Amino acid sequence: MAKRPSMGRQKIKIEKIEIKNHLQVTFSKRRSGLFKKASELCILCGVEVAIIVFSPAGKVFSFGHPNVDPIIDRFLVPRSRHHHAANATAHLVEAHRSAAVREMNLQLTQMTAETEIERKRGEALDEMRKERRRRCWWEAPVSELRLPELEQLRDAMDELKKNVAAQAESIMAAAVNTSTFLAMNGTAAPAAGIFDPSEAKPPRIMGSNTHNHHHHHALHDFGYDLAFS
Amino acid sequence: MAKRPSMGRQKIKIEKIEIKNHLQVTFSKRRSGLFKKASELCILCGVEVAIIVFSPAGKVFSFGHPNVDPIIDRFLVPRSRHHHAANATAHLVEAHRSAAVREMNLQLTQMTAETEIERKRGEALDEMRKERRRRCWWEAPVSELRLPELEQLRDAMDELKKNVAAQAESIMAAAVNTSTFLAMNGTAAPAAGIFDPSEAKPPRIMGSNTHNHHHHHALHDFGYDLAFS
DNA sequence: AGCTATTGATAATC
DNA sequence: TGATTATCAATAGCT
Repeated sequence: MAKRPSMGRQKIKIEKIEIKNHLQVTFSKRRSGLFKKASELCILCGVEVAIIVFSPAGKVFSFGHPNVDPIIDRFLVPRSRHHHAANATAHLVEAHRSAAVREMNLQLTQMTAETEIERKRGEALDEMRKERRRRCWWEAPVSELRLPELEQLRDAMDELKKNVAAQAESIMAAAVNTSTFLAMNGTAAPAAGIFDPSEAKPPRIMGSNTHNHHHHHALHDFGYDLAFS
Repeated sequence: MAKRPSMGRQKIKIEKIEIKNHLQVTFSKRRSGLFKKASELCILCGVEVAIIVFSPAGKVFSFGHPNVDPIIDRFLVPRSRHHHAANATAHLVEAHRSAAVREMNLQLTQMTAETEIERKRGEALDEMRKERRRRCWWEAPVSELRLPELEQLRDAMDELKKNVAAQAESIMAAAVNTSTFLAMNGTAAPAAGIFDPSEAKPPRIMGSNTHNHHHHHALHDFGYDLAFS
């Protein structure tokens, strides 16, 4: 039964999903996941939580415990009718407060963006470190290498030797021809490259396919107030 | 020393946690988890999300993307305009608002610190890249190397060869002693024949790029020093 | 606040 | 959309 097992879940970068279809699926799944987490938090810790999500399509999804409705409803019925009722003083106060809030928001927004950029750089750093460890095992002390790696290293060095020799020869030839190898720019050099360290793969160890089934407990459907698309 | 593996995560029932201390910890952990999930959802799907959490202690935690307030504000403003001060909900909303502002200040502060940290990591990244370029020139194709680099490479290979030879010898010795060598790799070439330890050169320190080439241009040296077999 | 053993969430796939 | 599976990610219980 050579069944082709799916790749299973793969690690993804946290960045905007561009494939529309994929995005829709992910949005749906993760939204449920988020609401479920929220509901668990509510129950476990006895807290009140409200979540509002604006989908890219403009739909609104909300979650609330014990109930969002009183609040969300107000929210969803914005200035359709009563907004002229505000008196002048309250409006002024409100405006003033809003101004301060907006300013803070601006700062927050800028800083969020900045942090995001920096975070990505940080991730790149980590990734590079990891990648480096993966690729460059042969940089480790030779005494830590095992036989397969040593064989690989031996072959690599063999290859390297040939390349270096060829290169030396080439330089010599150029030097002889021009009487000054300093003018040499490698144009006549053999194209043979050094061995590519990225081909150096440490033994791949696959995890066992142990897997245990688990069943889901009762649904936590209270408090859900979902728009539908 | 027998390590005591912890019980690890255990399945829990989703029901009110009664142990106060435990509850506090769980609340804290799951709240961050929830916010993280929300943040990922925002980024992945490009949606806007706002979350408000009222802790049992009456504290308010909030999350928002791009930031809480445009959403929360819209959420809160309509109420306060209508002078429903006597209304319990309005009172709650008002509390939310001031809490939201405080929370924003908190976020701003935290984010400032965070940004600083991330920026430093970014600098480390740049530094590493620079350092990498400096150290890892030898990853480039041999044909692109210049003479000083080739000399450095020659010395490095020399050192490497010595190390590998020693290592091979060590492994061979161990294999002979334990008679398990054949189980390792039946097709392996006899390592000792290739890396004969007797060919080991006097110690040279790898990476000492203070190597001056002005007085030693002997290109043909490559051929000698890199001869392995 | 850290650390693991587990459970839980979910990306890829059908 | 819903089900399945292989992985990845979150976190419960301890220290």
